[in-house]
Amino acid sequence: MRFDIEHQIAIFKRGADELLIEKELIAKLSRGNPLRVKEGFDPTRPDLHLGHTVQFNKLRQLQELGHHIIFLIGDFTGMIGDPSGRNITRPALTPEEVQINAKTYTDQVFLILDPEKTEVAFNSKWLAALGTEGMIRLASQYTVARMLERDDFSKRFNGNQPVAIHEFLYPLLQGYDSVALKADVELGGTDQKFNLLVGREIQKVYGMEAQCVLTLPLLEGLDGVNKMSKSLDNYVGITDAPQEMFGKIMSISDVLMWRYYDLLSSRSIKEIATLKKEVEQGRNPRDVKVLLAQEIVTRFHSKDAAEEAAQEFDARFRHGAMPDDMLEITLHNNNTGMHITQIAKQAGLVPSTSEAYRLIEQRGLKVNGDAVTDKGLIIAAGEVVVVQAGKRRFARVTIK
RNA sequence: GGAGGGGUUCCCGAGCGGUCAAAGGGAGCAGACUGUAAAUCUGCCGGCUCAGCCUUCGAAGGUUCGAAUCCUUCCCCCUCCA
Repeated sequence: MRFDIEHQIAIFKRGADELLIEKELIAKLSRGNPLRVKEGFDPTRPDLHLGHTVQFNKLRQLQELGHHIIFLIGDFTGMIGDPSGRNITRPALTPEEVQINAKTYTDQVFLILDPEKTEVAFNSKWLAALGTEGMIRLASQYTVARMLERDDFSKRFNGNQPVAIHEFLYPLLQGYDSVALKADVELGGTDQKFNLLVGREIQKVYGMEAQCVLTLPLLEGLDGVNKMSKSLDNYVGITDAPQEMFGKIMSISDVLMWRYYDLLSSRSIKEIATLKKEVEQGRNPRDVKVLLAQEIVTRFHSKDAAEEAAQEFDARFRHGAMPDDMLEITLHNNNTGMHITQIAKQAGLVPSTSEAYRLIEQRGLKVNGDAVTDKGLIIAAGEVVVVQAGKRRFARVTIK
């Protein structure tokens, strides 16, 4: 191995929630062989955001240490559905959907992981072969009492909420994956802790050394409070346009920025510490945030796109310029001219004309850069105007 | 099966015959301040042909000059007892 153990442990623990059990990990590392690091993903959600990439990022870091990364697609378990949370009725996926989602996953994940050094596995390979007999054997190795240690289960059970039998099977199967893959380490979100620990027990039952467990926190969204999720609209999608991605990252708070650095950046711990120090000594945090935004945009798009996004951002927000490309739209009104509130609504800048009136009252609606003060303003037919609602929404409108 | 509590504008949550487009908080939006930050302050926060009008308080009817508020029926949630 190229790296000393202390250094490796530091990398493992960077930004992580828990490492169980550190002593065991040291023992595994000290043997000098690359470790088999496994993480499973349900192929249920093809639209990924930055929150998901926290996991990938950690895998990448471990990959760089020379460990063997196994990216496990839970195609078999995906068809059952993980009971996590109250999502009991997660819809079952068809094999075709699983294939499509898995492809999306690997496409995205290989923007971060080295495809040459990553093993992609599907758990249907061994789980389908397990059969009823194997399943029952596996189930006989674990007790209901131990299952009920899971907070989610015990809460529901005590609260007289249903717990379906198959929900007990999920952790067992996930544990069996670790047996099949001979995992030394398994990664997961903090919400996966129970399942990961079951994996340790199952491995012991099958006469193997228990895997170490590394849990990573769920990334906070742009608001800095709730976890990043699409439904809360506080996310950065990894397919977001460069400009949008850049802007979103710039909008996070300074405090949150360091969190993102820890969990998302591929910069070394040392580099980040240096940046932190520089900010403490007076460097503008804004500039450090730009570096982060550029790194992320580069990762999912390209260096050029990141440069461009940064410049555009500067021009637009620091110097108040209009964006280069904005929505172009032509509105027809029989050559009679058009009311500004109608224009704003039909151009999609505001959801209702009432909102447009409000914006006018608040000096938030601009035509060609000047705030509209006249509620009755009419734009004559034939004119081309740039209409702006608030700071971010623009449209170049032609009236006909 | 029995007893009780409740469904209000994006969310939580007041209102309990007129002064209610409906308190307060959260979220969101705009403006100021800035580093498009964050925090803070101010304003807005149903729709429209916008100084006026129209549609909302689980649903449908009814009482009343007037109902989110009272009555009837229905639908849906929750708690306790069996």
